[in-house]
Amino acid sequence: MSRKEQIIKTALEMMRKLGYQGTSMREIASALQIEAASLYNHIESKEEILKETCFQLAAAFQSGIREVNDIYFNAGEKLAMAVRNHIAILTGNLDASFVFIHEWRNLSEPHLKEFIALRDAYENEFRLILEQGEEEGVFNEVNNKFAVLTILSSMNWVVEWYKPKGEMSPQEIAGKLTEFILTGLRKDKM
Amino acid sequence: MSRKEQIIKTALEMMRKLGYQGTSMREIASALQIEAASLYNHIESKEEILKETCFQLAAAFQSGIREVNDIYFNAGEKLAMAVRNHIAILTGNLDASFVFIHEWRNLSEPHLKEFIALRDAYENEFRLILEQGEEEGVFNEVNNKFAVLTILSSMNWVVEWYKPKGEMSPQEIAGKLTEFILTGLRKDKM
DNA sequence: CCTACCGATCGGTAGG
DNA sequence: CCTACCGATCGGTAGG
Repeated sequence: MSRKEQIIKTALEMMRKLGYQGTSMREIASALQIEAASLYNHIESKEEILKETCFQLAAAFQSGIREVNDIYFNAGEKLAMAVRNHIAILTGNLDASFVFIHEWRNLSEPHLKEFIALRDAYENEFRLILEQGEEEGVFNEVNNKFAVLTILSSMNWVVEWYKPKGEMSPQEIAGKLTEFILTGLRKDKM
Repeated sequence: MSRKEQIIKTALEMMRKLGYQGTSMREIASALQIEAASLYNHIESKEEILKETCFQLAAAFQSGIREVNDIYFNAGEKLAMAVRNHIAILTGNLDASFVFIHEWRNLSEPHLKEFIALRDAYENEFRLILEQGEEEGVFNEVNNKFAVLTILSSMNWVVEWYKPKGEMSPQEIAGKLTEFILTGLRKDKM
């Protein structure tokens, strides 16, 4: 791991606990047992940490959903795989994901606008899956914008409680979520 | 509106945009056209703003769910009414709700622990509804802890995109959400 | 509600 | 990677 990667990893751990604004460069440096000034030999600025994190994750999510929309066939499969990819990225990069979800608002322009555009593009890829499901006659006609936001929120909330050593694996979480999204709580009348 | 209420209202508007830590007492004062020092004649500290906001909203959510669990009868009705109450509180106090959801982590002890206890109690009241639904045979047997978190996340996400003058009213949002929670996306086989 | 001020801390740079 | 330092800003208090 390069020094830069070490710095970012340490910073993300601290930002998860204390927030972006609540984490000082001095504290990050101290955790690495160097002086604050030394950080700047490896990174440009505090914001670079946030920027790299947000954009790297956004790229991962994009490539996850593109793969799904390119390869799989029916909407049910696509949805399951999209959820699975999303949860895999979140749980595989917990600190980064937490910061991504909670702190992106601290990006300055023009990065903020760019980031929002990426997020909107991701939502749009998800929406395509729902539309396909309607065309196939397997999904209800719903307000798709609303449904996508609801689905994304329930996936993203996983970073709040997921524990790598907890009782549910990422695959199990993805499976439960997909089931919930598809069938809801109501018991089928038989 | 008392001066204190004015200060809190202004502070919440700013904190929604800039975050709790990103909002300074001087900026709040400036928006009210007074000096920062003058704020302290009306409030004890910056944290008091966050504390009052978080605990007042927590109390509102509690009383909303208690009412539901005390009055209504079947689980389906309870769920619908609980969602409706939750969305009504969120949309009726948008700035406060946004700060409540995003900034509670900035509470210092012992308030933080207290707040988490209130949040857990709220989750628990929700879980009772799901359990009742299972007993009545109308809800599927699911992982209730998981289901409650998913439901809460989809409700809370509403503060991210809700616009008072948008196309959906709070009641419509609550209705759509309840429908989604109960039946999901999958079309019934007929 | 203000002036005047406190100690602490911030992100970051110069120069080695 | 460090020492030494910059200007700016922070939450908050004393005293009127």
